[in-house]
Amino acid sequence: MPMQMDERKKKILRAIIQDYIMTAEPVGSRTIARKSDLGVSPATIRNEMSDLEELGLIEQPHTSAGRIPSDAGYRYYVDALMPPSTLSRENKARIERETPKKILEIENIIAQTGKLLSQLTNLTSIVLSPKRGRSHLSQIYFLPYQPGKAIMVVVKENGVVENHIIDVDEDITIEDLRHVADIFTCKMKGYALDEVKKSVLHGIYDELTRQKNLINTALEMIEPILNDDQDHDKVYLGGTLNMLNQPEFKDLSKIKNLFKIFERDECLKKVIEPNQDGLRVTIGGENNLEELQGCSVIYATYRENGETIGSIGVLGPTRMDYAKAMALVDFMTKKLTTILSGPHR
Amino acid sequence: MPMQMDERKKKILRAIIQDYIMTAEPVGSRTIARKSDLGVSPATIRNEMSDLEELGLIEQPHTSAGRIPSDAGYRYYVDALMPPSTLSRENKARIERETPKKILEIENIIAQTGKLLSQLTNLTSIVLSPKRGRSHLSQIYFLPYQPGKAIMVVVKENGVVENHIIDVDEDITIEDLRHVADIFTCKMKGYALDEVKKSVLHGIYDELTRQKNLINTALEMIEPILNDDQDHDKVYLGGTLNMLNQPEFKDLSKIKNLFKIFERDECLKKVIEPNQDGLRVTIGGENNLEELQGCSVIYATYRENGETIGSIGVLGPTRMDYAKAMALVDFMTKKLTTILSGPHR
DNA sequence: GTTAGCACTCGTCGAAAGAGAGTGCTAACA
DNA sequence: TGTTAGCACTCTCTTTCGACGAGTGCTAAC
Repeated sequence: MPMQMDERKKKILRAIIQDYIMTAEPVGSRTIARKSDLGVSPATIRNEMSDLEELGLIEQPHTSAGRIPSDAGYRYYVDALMPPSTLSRENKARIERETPKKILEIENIIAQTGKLLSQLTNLTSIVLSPKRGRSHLSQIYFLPYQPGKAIMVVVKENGVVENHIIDVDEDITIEDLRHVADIFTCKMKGYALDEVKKSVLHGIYDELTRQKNLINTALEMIEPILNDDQDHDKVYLGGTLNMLNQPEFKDLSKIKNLFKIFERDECLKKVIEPNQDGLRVTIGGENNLEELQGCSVIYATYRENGETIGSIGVLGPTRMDYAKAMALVDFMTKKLTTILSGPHR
Repeated sequence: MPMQMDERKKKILRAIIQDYIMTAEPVGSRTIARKSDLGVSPATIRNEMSDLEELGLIEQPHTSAGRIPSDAGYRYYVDALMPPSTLSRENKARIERETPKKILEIENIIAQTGKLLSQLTNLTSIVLSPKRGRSHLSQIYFLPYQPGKAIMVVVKENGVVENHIIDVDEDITIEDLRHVADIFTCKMKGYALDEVKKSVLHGIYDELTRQKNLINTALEMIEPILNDDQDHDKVYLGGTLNMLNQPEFKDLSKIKNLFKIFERDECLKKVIEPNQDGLRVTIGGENNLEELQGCSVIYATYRENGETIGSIGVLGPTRMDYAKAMALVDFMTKKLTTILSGPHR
């Protein structure tokens, strides 16, 4: 018959994990017998531990060491055993205090949030900046720049202002530019950049047929705002140094591997990919990156006006304080959503 | 009588340093006797080495090890012994190939240059971005944004375009804004931001006395471009991971110290402070940062239209290939100066 | 001034030994 | 049947010790 997780096993597993999270040392039966409030002897604990090991929830680094949680053990802990954690008063206060209130550049808000998160968790924070393509257009202006070039100023509904320098015909007049800008604004207002596809462009095309000589130029003009992947889905890292203090990374080669990942934006993106809403936890081998064995990631998506536009999370050793980290990521996500959807944006 | 550096001593010191740069191992008299073309025995070399040690140019990690260069030794090497190095053909070609030709955001050029430099040297690159205050104004525009707010677009003579969102009176008209912009442009054109001080502001003030109600607002408006220290003297780092491969940093605590410095922009700034033109080399203890003992910095300033606006350099262990690094930094600096002062900027 | 020879120093490597922590098993107990 | 005490066993970690090797400094001879 299959072994079952009774109440005592749960208690023991919880005790093992919590102790290991604190100490990073394999934990033995003595320790559990002493610290837990079950009134049983180490021998009994040993029997239970043997069962837990058979269930794949804990493992032994070597024969004569204590037990450490396996990935499956952490998973069980997170799903079923973990005490619900609320943010400490200080943390909450600190977040309130350090959250940017002013209308700042969106990039700044993102970067600052990541930094704060890494400081509060003592882990590495990863933030995926808002998908540029999902932001909605509000207004387009052109300004003269140099002969044959103009500045295109794009204002989005979330308040972001972007410049692009574009090529134009030398003989184009300011009036022409204004006219084109008006048509663009009129046709594209309210659309997300991603949505400005054929239908919209077609409308612009129609509108412009009167000034035939403008057409070619005009369509070239909006190109940069449509596929400017320059700051597309930027990834921000915070507190990478925190990992150096984790005992699991006392080995130099591990550090190297980890930091190599930190330099590969595309890997990081995959790790906190915002393809599903809500708070998500990836434990150890659950993420497929070889180099991130031994690491867990906690992340969630944030929204702006109801639409998911990015994600934010922390990365740390599998032996991390899941309860605290989850509470923090959750709170920060909500905070970010509030700020981004705030009154002035 | 004071000891003198004769030709043979120089040859030996050069050999020691070059060998140590390659191997990172203390170098003994045997090695030098074998590799150098002086036809003398190890014993003779030993005598000379003893002298060099007395001169403070080399030292022994412990009694029975070979010698390693001291900071003073490196200094002597750089000043007097080092063979002049020219860039390898591949490096030159690579720089030409990967140097941004297009008119890019200035930030991008800077960042890319740093990255390239770190890759070519296998060291960490540090780039101090252009002093914002030194760039000259070309044109100012205002665009409507939200009630009570406007976008100020600032075009500089180096081609940089900046946005600022500013507060304005609710009842100000587009015409008013245009008028103010014209006055700003007219009065400030050609001045560096730093220079826009009282005299210029006074002129603007005079010009605006006709529309008294605009004065207060107007002066508030230009404030953000005058002291916006947001991206003031940004520091870019490249190839920080290269340091992990240097044998002198196989010790975790050293890595920690070094990386802590990397996170302190103000320290890095001090290290490559552009207070003197030309190629500069700081060896080991010559920089006063405790944490950078054992590191050398090679840096130079770059200019835009004749004016020094920033600096770029590499940081590595004192045991670095000075000749190569110096040639590269020198070349990159000149390249950067050329790009920034190029035709379209 | 240069060189060979030699004793000496010091760090590194590997084996051996001891300590400590923890387990698994067995047998007794409630 | 579940729990416990006792005990042998295993494995790691640390320390110790000796051998080894690289390199020096000194001395005496060339």
